[in-house]
Amino acid sequence: MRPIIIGFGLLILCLLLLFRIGEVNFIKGDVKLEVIVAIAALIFFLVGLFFNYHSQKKISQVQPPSPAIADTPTSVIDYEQIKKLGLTQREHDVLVKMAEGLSNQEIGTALFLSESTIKTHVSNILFKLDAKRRTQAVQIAKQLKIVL
Amino acid sequence: MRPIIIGFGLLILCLLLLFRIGEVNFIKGDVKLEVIVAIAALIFFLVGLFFNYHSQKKISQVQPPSPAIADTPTSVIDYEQIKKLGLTQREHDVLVKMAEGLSNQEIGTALFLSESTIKTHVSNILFKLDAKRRTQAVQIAKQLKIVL
DNA sequence: AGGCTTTTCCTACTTTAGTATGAGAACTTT
DNA sequence: AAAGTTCTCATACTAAAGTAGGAAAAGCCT
Repeated sequence: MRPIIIGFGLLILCLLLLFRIGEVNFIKGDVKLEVIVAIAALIFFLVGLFFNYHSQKKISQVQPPSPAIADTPTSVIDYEQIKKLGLTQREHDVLVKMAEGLSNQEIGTALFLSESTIKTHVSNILFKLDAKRRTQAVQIAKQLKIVL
Repeated sequence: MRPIIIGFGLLILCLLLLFRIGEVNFIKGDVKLEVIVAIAALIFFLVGLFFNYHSQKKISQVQPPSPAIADTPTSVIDYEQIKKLGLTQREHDVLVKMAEGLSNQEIGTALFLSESTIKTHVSNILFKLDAKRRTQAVQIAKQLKIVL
């Protein structure tokens, strides 16, 4: 939580600074309004991306323990199985993308991670699922109801 | 990738529009700079959220295999589909093995063929299914009921 | 018999995947 | 605050996968 708080703190500071600069330059009139607006836009666009990225991460972590009503309908992820295999949240995320047929590079892009990181996760997944290839891992994962 | 291009196009339009408004108000001098910057920031923050949200949805949308309802006996190979795609018998054989998570070498052994031959078949399968990787081909094949 | 498709196989590459190892940052738990 | 996990990323390889292009044998069709 600390980094996020710090991040938002800096953000607010940034915002205040922008306003300050904006005001000063507004008086002096030597910097185009467009530039200020553009900078603000860019910063907040990135902030939007960042914010959403982190909030989604949090959401995907809370999901597992929620389904208490379901009477095991045809297709539901077996979280017990995941726990039993020792798969972590991130590994499961990667596994889902793998099952969609994405390459390591594409998974990295989708999850905002480097290909190296994906390779590490994939390697761990293969080990934990006792698979030799990603295709086999997907096959096993589907049979174990780890992915849909 | 088209949606992304369109998205950025709209984004740029939005930006230009903002500048236009900014300039007009700058001349009239009846709106505070802070307000403009704040609006720009807010808009692009939302755009950031929206953009990220959609890029993530797109990727995970390929999933729903929609468990066919009653009329089709839950799981049967759609031979019409196979014919439609121009897949030959041998290619389908290989596709099935691919879906089981076998390597090219293993498929070759299973079908009494050389690895070279399997590679040729796999390459043709990928082309006919419009897939880039075998994992993707398997995903597509399962959705199209070409393999179980 | 000649044309067409399928199947098989090869060489020579290019590109992804996967392994091994190490390491730092972040989060959780104690 | 210290310890254990998880997550991230990197380098350096090794091993599969996939591409391109060619080629020959076998079966089908009319």
